[in-house]
Amino acid sequence: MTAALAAIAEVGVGQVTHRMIATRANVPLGSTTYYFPTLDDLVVAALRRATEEARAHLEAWAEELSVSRDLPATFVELVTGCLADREQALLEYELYLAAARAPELRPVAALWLDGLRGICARVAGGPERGFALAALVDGMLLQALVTGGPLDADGLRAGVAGLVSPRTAAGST
Amino acid sequence: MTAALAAIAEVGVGQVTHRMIATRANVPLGSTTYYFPTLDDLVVAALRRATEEARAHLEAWAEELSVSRDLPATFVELVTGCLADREQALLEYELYLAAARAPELRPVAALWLDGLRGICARVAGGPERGFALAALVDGMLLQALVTGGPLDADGLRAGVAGLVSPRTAAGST
DNA sequence: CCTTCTCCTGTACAGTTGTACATGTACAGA
DNA sequence: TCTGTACATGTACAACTGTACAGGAGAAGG
Repeated sequence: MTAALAAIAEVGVGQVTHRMIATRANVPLGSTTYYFPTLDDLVVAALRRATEEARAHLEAWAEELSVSRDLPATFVELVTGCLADREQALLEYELYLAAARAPELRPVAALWLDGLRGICARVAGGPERGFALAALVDGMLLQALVTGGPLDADGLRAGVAGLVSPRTAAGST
Repeated sequence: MTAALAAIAEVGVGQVTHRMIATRANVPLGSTTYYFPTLDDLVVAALRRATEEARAHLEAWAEELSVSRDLPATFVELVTGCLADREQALLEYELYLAAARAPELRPVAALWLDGLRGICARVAGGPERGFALAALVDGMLLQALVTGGPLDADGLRAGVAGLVSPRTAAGST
């Protein structure tokens, strides 16, 4: 199943095959269909697990942000760390796009989205600014992946500074 | 080629097939390989055209924003309009994700990204806030697509208000 | 030792895929 | 009218796909 995630991250959720996963996991082809009746089951299960892990990862974010005295800098640090494992990050957006088309994937995508929004709402002024902050983070991550370049740290810093309630924002431009 | 775009929007860039496109376009299968040596060529050409259209669409945004007296409201209006054609919007993010994996698609993805960033930089305080604004818009669009729900208008409004330079922002919370 | 049962896996199959190519078809020049 | 040429398309094929399933391996119970 870990192999399935690696395969999805590499070739995309729509291109992954039974054989690809089996080879990568060093298990016979039959096993993949024995434990998961159909390929979709396998993919959905893999994505669910990845998201649960990411969600757990998000708890760490919450903690770090709650003790931070310079929110923009901390955000930059956290998002950069998230981008360190490009494949893992890609996986998240692979899931996003799949969820946009397959409603049965929406609950698992919502796991990440709601988590991110919750955390952001806590550090931003209110729910509106919090949701905006979450969208900012998602957009920054996505754009970094698309360009293949590094995170636009300056942009993220400025964005967070503008969205976080003034009293908690330290490094405002 | 228009048919190719429709097909990609419906099933995703990784699931589209020669036959699907041919059927949809009411042309024989051979035609698709006659005009485009390989399937990738067809997909890339289709995505390029879609992006060029979107880029042209973006010019309209620039104009509307330049005369707007309430930037947050105008942004909400524009993004909502963009979401009106869900399939078209999905296409953009389909391209995004494909570009994240295939470097040869990055220039065409950059066409949209740079356009959006340019416009945002013009209405926001500076390039940093402008880039943040672009990420915010991208994130909001993506999240609306993922959840299948409508745009989070309040969040977007609050976000734009926080990122746009105060003198040009009217409807601040 | 034999039976039975569960867990596993190699193999087979029907369906679909991208692509090549031989075959048609219309039209311009002579 | 004939011929050459560029364009278009139906068909064929090898490669690959998801999935079913017959049978092997090995332990548990007698």
